[in-house]
Amino acid sequence: MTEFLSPQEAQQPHDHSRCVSHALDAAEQVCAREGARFTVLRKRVLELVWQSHKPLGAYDILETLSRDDGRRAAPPTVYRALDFLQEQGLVHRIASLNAFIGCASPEHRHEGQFLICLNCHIAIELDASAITQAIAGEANAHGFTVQGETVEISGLCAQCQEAA
Amino acid sequence: MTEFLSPQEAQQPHDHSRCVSHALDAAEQVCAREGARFTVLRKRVLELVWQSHKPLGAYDILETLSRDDGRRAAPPTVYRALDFLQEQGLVHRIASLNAFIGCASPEHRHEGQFLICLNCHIAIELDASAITQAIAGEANAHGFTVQGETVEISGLCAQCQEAA
DNA sequence: AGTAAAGTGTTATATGATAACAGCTCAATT
DNA sequence: AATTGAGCTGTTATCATATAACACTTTACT
Repeated sequence: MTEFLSPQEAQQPHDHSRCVSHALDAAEQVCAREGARFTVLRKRVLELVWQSHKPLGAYDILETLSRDDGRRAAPPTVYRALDFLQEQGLVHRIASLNAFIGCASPEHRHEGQFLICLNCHIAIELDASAITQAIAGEANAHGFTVQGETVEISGLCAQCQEAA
Repeated sequence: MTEFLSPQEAQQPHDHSRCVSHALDAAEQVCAREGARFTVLRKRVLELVWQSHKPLGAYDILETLSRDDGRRAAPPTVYRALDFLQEQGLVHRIASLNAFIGCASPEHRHEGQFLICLNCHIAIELDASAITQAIAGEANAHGFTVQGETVEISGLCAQCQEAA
């Protein structure tokens, strides 16, 4: 079975069709395990989210569905699919961009942390325990119980720094 | 001169008028230092943002300006004031809530980290070097140059846990 | 086949943010 | 004190993101 690329690899040029097919395969498995219905629409939306390593807006997805698929789609159609995919841990929402990106490791539930390049707009997903631990420590010091974390770091990726 | 309250203190019942007046005083100083104009509108918007320790939406501010102040205000009026206040480091925007909150330490420039209570909606501002360091470490490991960070932790604050 | 639950289509609307231009205010200069 | 120009605010229109409510369809299960 193919593997998801590491953050380093995902930044380099690569055969992205493998990312997509692996993501869809992994999604099939997750949904099967959860007894969730991975419908044609949901699969297509996930495929579109995975069309690159850049976060994609809901209305971008909507436009593609209407234009390329000839599917009549209004916003709720897309948002419902995205809600489902988020519930299954297959996509993450990037709050600072109002956009969505495929999860790089859907087999275990987590909230990603993201490095977002201001130049090329790639979003590199991390799941760094060092960050989670630091947050947990601070939260604990304030008697705060963590339920969810939004960690979105903007800056320049390695590729774009070299180019500049 | 009064001081801003610590996160712990801000969560307790307190004389909030002191928070407001201190925030306005501090803002005067920051603007004076920067040679920026702290106009009536900007001051009033900052005061409204500081009306509690909960993030406030732009349209909430707008409504108050129109209703209580009898000031004719459209969205750009509020957003421009908020933009200015953010530039001066006097308010932070909470991306996950589309809302704004007064900065607890405007004397030095920073992006806050926030603990946001899902129950009472208070937002506790941190500036924890442990978190910043952890993020810097991970970013560095990926050759990523950090320019901005969004760290918003949702959960239950100490008060609300006790209550439950 | 019948039924209930889940999924999708459809219309309308809520919510958050910005573009573009007009008019006003105030501080610095003359 | 009058002038002037940059910066601030008002105003209208519009864009962008997201959800509510209800109808219809598909699916899984009996």
